[in-house]
Parts: sequence; structure tokens; C-alpha cells
Amino acid sequence: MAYKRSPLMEERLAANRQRILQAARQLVAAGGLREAQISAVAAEAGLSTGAIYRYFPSKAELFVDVLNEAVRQEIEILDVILAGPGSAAEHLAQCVESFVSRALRGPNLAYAFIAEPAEPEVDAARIRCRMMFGDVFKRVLQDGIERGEFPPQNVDASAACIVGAYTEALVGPIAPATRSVRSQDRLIESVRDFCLRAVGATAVPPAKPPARPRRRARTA
Amino acid sequence: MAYKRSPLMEERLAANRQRILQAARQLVAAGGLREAQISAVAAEAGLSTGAIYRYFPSKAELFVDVLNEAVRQEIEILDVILAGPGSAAEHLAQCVESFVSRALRGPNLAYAFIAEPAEPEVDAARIRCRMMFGDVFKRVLQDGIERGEFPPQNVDASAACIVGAYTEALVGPIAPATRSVRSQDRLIESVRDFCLRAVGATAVPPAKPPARPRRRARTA
DNA sequence: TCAAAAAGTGAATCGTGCTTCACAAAACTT
DNA sequence: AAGTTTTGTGAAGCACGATTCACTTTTTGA
Repeated sequence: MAYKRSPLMEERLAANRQRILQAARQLVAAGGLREAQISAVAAEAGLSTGAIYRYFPSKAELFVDVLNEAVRQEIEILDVILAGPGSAAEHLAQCVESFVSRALRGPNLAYAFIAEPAEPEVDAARIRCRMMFGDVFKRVLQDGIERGEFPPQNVDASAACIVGAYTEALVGPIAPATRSVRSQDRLIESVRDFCLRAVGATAVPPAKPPARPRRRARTA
Repeated sequence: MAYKRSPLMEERLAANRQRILQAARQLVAAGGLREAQISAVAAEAGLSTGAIYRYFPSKAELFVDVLNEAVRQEIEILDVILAGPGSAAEHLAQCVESFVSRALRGPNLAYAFIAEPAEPEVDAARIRCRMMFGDVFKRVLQDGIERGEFPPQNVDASAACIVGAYTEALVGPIAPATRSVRSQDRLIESVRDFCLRAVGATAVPPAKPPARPRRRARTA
């Protein structure tokens, strides 16, 4: 009588769930939330629309999950940077560079998740995520102020400004594929320098710490 | 045979058009584009939904007009500041303060117009408007660099960052009515200082130019 | 192998909100 | 004042896309 899912089945279901999340994420990255209808997600994931509702109770909750997962990964990367060696200014520079360069590769994903509103539920999650990013920068700022690297300042405001600054710099001139890698690099540097000056960093750190090439090896 | 509208009629029509624009603007300010349905606009303006379409061909065009008008006013204010006396740093400070303090009073209007996407048509207009704001700041930056007040920098990037910084600082901590005037003022100052440091302003200008109180006389 | 349960399907349903339209009222012309 | 045109009405039409549901297929337990 009582039922039990075989491990194989269990696995397949989990895989389906992942495929749905992945498909949703991909569609958002390609064309924003606007393009990510349930039917499209289903097609992309190789399932029927109805099946989606076996895994997620509503579109809103699906996208909240997508958002949370994406942001979790992003925050993790930033945390690794903070835990690493270097001055507060270097940490800040690395965080901004890292975030911006990744966002430039999937512009709509970053845009949708940071800026594009949707159902109130997703919106609420979006705001929480923005705050999470803000918190990371707040920690860098507090650290830098304690170390005497940065002058005292309203860390809440500065953190929000930093998030806003690089966000706008990304989505403003967003003619994505058109810009060359070279000019993207220049943009990243400009934004980084803006943020460093903004927090009152006394000495701008070296452009790129050449040691330990973290992940993405750009410009071959 | 040929028809001519009496001046009185002409006037009434123009007034209606204005009332529609005003109603739309008000609704956006109150609850974002989400709340501003055609039927609501019509009700607010004291007309029927059908009548709206005698004045505007579509919802999208109506809101493009609303957006353009709002931004035109805003830019005008910034232009007056730029034309006035003072250093580039003072101009920048005044622009940021002016924009931010006005935005804090109608947070959703600022939000909707700077950040909230809608139909592609409105979206396009929104991006144009952002660029217009960016251009104002670009001019301040170029001026400041020429005068030797600011170090050389990527003015496009910096201008975008400034717009982004104060936008985020405004819409991020959007618990609008709750914050006291006092804390709002502190926020404005923090954001202003952030932007001044960010562009590398050598000397932070006096907190508030006491002479010639421009418009808004806050804190009585 | 068969019956019960779960998973999957995709067309129909439903809600929302823009847009149209058949008609009414008002404004102009003669 | 009668006829013509413009303006106004608001309910109906329509498009879009999330959600549901009657049904099929697959999996599981005996």
C-alpha cells in the first residue's frame, strides 16, 4: 500500500527540478522576466506546462527560487574575496570587478535580478537580495574604516551607493554583445576606481593582483 | 460644412489632456506603473476609459508623455543649477541634493521613472531619460576636470555611477513615509558626500550655500 | 502481471486589463 | 431648429499568459 520513490526516481525528480530552475534562469538571462513565461520554461526544460506545477506552486515562487540561487552563488564569491588577504581597498576593488565582469557576461540576468520588478512576491525577494549585496559592502567599509583606510562615513548609504553605481553603469550602456572585451575592461576599471574614490580610499590598490588568478581567465 | 472648434472647446480639450497626464502621474507616484491602469487614470481624471483614447493612442504613449514631461521639468531644474555660480563641486552637490530631496518626496515616481520597466516603448523612453540625466552630470564632470577640480576620469562611467548611486540609495531603503525628515536629510548629505568623493573633488564644498535659498526651504 | 499511486500532458479555463465600438450627448453650422 | 460632426460613455471584445484538470503514461508494490 504505502508508497516509496525509488532512489532512481528520486534522482530524476531532483534533476527535473534543477532543469526547470536552469531553464528559467537561462530564459531570464536571454530576455528578462518578460520573456520567461511558464510555457517557455517548460519547453526549455523539456516538460509540459502542467508539470512545472508539480515542482513549484506558482510562477512567483519559481522565480524567487531562481533569484535566491543566483544571488547565493554571487554572495559566496564575494565572501571568498573578503576572506582572502589584502587591504579593504583591495577587497572592495576585487568585489566590484568580480561582480561587474560577471554581470557583463549575462547582462539581462543581472539586470532582471537587481532591477526588474515583477510580481510583489518576487519584488520582495529582490529587495532582500539587494540588501544582501549591500551588507557585503557594508562589511568591507566597516573593515576599512576600522583599519583607518577609509574616512568615517555613513556605511549604509555608501554601501547602497556602491551597489547602485555599478548596477547603473552596467545596465545603462547595455548594448551587450556589441561592446568589445577591451572596452568592457575599461568600463570595469572606471567603475572600480569610482567606487574606490567614493569611499575615500587613500591609496588606489594595484590594478590587478596578478597572483592567484581567480576563476575567469579573461583575454586568454 | 467645414468645422471649427470654438476657443472655449479648444481650451476644455487641452485641460482634459492635462488632467489625464496629471492623473496618470499622480497614480504612478502613488503606486507605481502597476497601479496606473487606464481605467484608474480615467476615473481619476473624471472621464470614461474610452475618452482616454481620444487623447492618447495607447497606454504606452500616454506614459511616455508623462515620463518625458516629468523628466523635462527635472532636467530644467538641474540646468538652472549648472548655469548658476559656484564651483563644479558645488554644482554637483546641489544637483544631487536637489534631485534626491525631490525624489524622496515622491519615491514611487522617481522609482517608476528611473527603474521600473514596462512596455518596450516606455522602456525605451526610460533609457533615453536616464541618458539625459547622465548627460547633465557628464557636463558637470567635464567642467570640473577642465577647471582642475576633479582628476581625469571616464566621465561616461562616472556619470552613470552617480545616477545609479543616488537612485539605489533612494529606492533601496524604500520605507518611504516612515523615515523622519531628519534622517532623510542625513541620507541626502551622505549620498552627496559619496558622490563628491567619488569624482575626486579636492575640497568638499560648504554643506549648504546659505545665500540665495533656492526653492524648497526645508526644516523651516 | 495487475492494481494503486504518482508523474506528466496540454488543451480548456480564468483573471486581468488594454482597446474598441455602438450608441448618446454636446457642439457647431446653416 | 435640423443636420452634421465631434466628443464622451462604458460595456463588450480581445489578447495574453498563469493556472487547472480530465486524462494518459509511468512507476511501484503485491
